[in-house]
Amino acid sequence: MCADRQPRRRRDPAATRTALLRAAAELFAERGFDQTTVREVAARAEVNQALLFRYFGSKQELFAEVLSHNSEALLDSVAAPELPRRILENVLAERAGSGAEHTIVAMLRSFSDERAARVLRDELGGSYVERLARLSDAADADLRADLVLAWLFGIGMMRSVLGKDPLAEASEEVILGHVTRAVSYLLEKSASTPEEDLGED
Amino acid sequence: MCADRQPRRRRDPAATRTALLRAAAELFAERGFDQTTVREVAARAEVNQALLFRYFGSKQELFAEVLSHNSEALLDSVAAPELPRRILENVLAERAGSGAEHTIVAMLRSFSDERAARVLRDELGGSYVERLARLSDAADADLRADLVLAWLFGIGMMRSVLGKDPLAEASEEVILGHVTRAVSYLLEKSASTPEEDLGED
DNA sequence: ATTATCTATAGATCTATAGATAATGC
DNA sequence: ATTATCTATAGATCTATAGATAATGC
Repeated sequence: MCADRQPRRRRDPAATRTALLRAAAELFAERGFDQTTVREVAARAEVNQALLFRYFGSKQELFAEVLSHNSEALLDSVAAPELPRRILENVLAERAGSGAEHTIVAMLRSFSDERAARVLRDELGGSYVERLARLSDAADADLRADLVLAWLFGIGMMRSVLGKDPLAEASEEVILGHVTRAVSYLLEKSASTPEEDLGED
Repeated sequence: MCADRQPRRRRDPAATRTALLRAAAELFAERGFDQTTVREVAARAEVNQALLFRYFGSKQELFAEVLSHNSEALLDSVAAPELPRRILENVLAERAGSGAEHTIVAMLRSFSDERAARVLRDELGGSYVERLARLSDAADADLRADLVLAWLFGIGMMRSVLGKDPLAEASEEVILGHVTRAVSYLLEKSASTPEEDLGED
């Protein structure tokens, strides 16, 4: 039983790094942080498993790199008013081509891991909510932005991660209709919100 | 180094089973399905680890038992119109006393595990959505109920699991205000929804 | 005698590292 | 000579089971 010895890969550090990032984005989206093993990532990238550690240090750092890399791409390509729709589209799309589309699903599937959660908290708390908050004039715009983000992610959980019907089977269009309608309503100033400074805590 | 040999527990099958269920509910809520080890559950229940398998067969079956046991308790104690508020309260409450309150958070933290997901899909798809759907007259009431549930769970994810500010720090009252307002709006029949039978697919 | 409880361990992972091998660049 | 790539494995888990021990019920 002679071991099928791995054919030695052509030396190309940049390509190796990129292949690992891409494979990781896909697998994190498919299985989540803790169900993805470094060996699977290396195998899909067609890269030796030890190289993952050479280039990224640890599985957790690899995850952080995947998220920040792809979030930046997403956020920079979209104007604020388009963001909810765009995030929802990413959430709803089953399998997407590029890395950016995998990122949101990778987040969804990794919420529960403690190590992944720290990365997520920083990433979401920073860029995402900042953009969403611009969409509301209310005094508690940040909170409302969090509620919107929570909804989009909740929908993703139920649909993509859980595969819960009828949500999983519903057309993207119908969902978008319901959500944009309710989100506009939520982001509007409402009488019941303490927007005047009543000096109360 | 003489091993501290475990003092033999008084024989009481019913109490042992209950202790395991309770400890499991707590730990699944604290760490999620896959980050909880059977040894931890047994330790907290002050029960030998092998008994967990004797009583429940596997970790997955234990999880299913915890969910169905506590969901039933929750659903039977609440009328349909109160359900969204009640679920949200469970989601928002940091640490609760009884087992039922842990259940929702246990679900939140276990979404991403494939084995747990099957259990969740059945549980949520069955009893929960059925109740929520009664709250809407719209033709697609089931879908809207899913969207509501998605929102409640999304809020729980962001607040309890992720600890994302400002959502994590916001008062229960304020969140409830926003959510009940937007949920009523979402569940209302809307002009943009295809509720007449236009014979279109 | 029955069966709840406990001990000990098989068997299967998975991350990360140390050190060997070999392709590139000077 | 430098360093990207690969081999082999240490070390740390974790679930589940087989079989020993001892408390209960008849």
